[in-house]
Amino acid sequence: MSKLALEHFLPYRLNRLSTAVSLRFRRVYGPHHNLTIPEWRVLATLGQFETMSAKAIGAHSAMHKTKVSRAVRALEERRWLKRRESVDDRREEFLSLTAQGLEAYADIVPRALAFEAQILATLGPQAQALLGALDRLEETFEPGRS
Amino acid sequence: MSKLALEHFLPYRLNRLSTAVSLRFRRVYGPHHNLTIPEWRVLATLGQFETMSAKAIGAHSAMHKTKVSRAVRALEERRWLKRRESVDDRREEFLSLTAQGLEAYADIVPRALAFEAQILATLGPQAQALLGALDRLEETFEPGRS
DNA sequence: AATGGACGGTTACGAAAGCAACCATCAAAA
DNA sequence: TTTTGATGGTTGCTTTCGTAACCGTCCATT
Repeated sequence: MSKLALEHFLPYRLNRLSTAVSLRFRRVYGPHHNLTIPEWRVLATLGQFETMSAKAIGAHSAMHKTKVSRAVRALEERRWLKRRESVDDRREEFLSLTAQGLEAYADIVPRALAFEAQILATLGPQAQALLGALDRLEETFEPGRS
Repeated sequence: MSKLALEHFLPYRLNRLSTAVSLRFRRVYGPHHNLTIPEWRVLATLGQFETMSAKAIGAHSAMHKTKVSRAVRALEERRWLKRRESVDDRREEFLSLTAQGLEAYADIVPRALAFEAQILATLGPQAQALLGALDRLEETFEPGRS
């Protein structure tokens, strides 16, 4: 009867690594302790694209629309995000960061990049291999992403 | 001002890949649709080691003790797992799979291995690179694992 | 023997997540 | 213009999860 060593099983290892990295990444938020991952993703997306609808944010950051909706509201209550209603389609709203939001973004991003760089640095020459494998796997498991 | 492309950000990519793989892995459970990941991990651990305490299962499968406790009860209600109380320390219980549990394990494992093999196959020569990088990262982020 | 701290395991409670139902709006067809 | 179906977004319900509190047991000190 064939056995399976859980600790070497790829899905398990990926899950563990992902949660460990996410956990460690929390520290990067720095003074903004109580930021959740969905909130970070919305922040990052709006920092990247300036203005977007909630739907577009969800598409870009791979989040369910309810997750986006709640994260948006949380950021809005934090005064990091403002809504502007669309004139030609009054169902959607255009979301963008406030000055405070941009400030937080500008504060977090360099630390996030440094965090990522540190990970890649510990990998050394293996880093490119990992990124290449990630490309390949994403294209296998998450088709329909640009 | 430095920007960050979320779609290329390593923690984000790892998280996405991990959930995509886990999701796909669900299909592998086959007829046992309604098995959760914690339940699968307990099953896999007991299949691997025959008999273990809940605490040991948690240590091996990286799960919080409450998660283990609930998964154990679920498997017990499914008649896949039985408890035997320890004589020399009556706080702990020794857990092991029933005949039904072993049957399910024997049913799932080959499919799980095939699933993993398929992933590694699509990576081709990159597979070893990924596994190597995983080793390295685990050792960085999850110290204190054998 | 008695007591106090540590430990294995369960449970109550609050936070987060997804599904489904819903609301308002749009677009197209009748 | 009315109707019908689809769409952007929010909310209610349920499940899942972690923290903390708890229970019973062990063990070390006294």
